[in-house]
Amino acid sequence: MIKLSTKGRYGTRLMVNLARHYKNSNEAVILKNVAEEEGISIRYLEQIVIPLKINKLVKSIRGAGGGYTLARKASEIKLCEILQALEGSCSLVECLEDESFCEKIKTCGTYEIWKGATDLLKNYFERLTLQNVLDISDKKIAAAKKKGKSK
Amino acid sequence: MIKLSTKGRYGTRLMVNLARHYKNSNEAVILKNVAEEEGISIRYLEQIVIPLKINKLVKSIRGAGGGYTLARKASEIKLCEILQALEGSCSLVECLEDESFCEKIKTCGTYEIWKGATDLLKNYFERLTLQNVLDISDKKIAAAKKKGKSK
DNA sequence: ATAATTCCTATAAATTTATGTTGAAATATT
DNA sequence: AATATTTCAACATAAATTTATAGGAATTAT
Ligand code: FES
Ligand code: FES
Repeated sequence: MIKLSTKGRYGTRLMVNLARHYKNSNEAVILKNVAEEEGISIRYLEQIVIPLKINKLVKSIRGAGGGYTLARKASEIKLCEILQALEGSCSLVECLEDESFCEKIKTCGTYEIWKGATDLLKNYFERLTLQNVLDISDKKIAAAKKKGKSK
Repeated sequence: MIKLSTKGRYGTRLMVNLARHYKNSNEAVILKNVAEEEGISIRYLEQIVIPLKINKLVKSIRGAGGGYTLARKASEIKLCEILQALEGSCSLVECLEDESFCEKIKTCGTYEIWKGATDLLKNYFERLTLQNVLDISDKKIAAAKKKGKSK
């Protein structure tokens, strides 16, 4: 129906991975590890992390022993912020952000429809934090392990 | 944040346009007119209308005097159907439709997040019909005309 | 026959997705 | 202090997909 870009998908998983290894903002995770753990090309991750850094969601530490780390605690990072950083605009269609984008905006019936859907999404992602995602992930990992043992 | 493709945007406007001119499924509208009214390239519209036809949302009448028309009344066409026809899949990420798409699905925390968002959207577009969109559009056109007169 | 229209196929342009190459900065080691 | 190593940073390029344009064949009404 409506597709989340790979930037959005990979970038969010990158953030969850950083969150999983986060202790304090001085202990960094190297991108190579993230790439291996998540099965994503490291070269591509390097590009994806840039907007996250620009938007102050991650911190980079250069040189040996360096890497990336969350800029704040996972519970203080909203999913909405991550997606906005990665996808730029925060709406289903351009005209919601830039009214001059569509010429027929004054009479276009779909405008209100896309706006309604965008508001639903914004509200949803506004309520979720990176910590929420990490919790879901941890629970799934635990369940997978348990199942593996009992077999 | 999450982008609706031009296929989805243009295709929905095409459907609204057909709905506006719909009287019965024998009186067809030619694509050239839709293209002019909506400000979309006719060549591109020709491609966009194909999936709508395949999914039995519009009927085509070939030859001179032909054109396109809704296959049913606007009130009987759900927005969800239109988007599904145009965008193919009906979910924010592939893995919701095809579990083999993501390898880490068993432990991925974002899966549930994207599923939640997809369900919100599906539900929203399931409740809306093409007639709803047409009504909004008609209301906006009337308001625009009134404003124009009173000036 | 002619004109109007959809239908089909090809191709071009733009954007997104992904990989490769080199360089710069910080750190660890000697 | 010098050197080597590790890591991010920047730029370039390739592949795939989406977006858009073009030409002409098939079909139908007049
Ligand atoms: S005004 Fe932008 S899609 Fe209608
Ligand atoms: S994004 Fe598909 S399983 Fe995580």
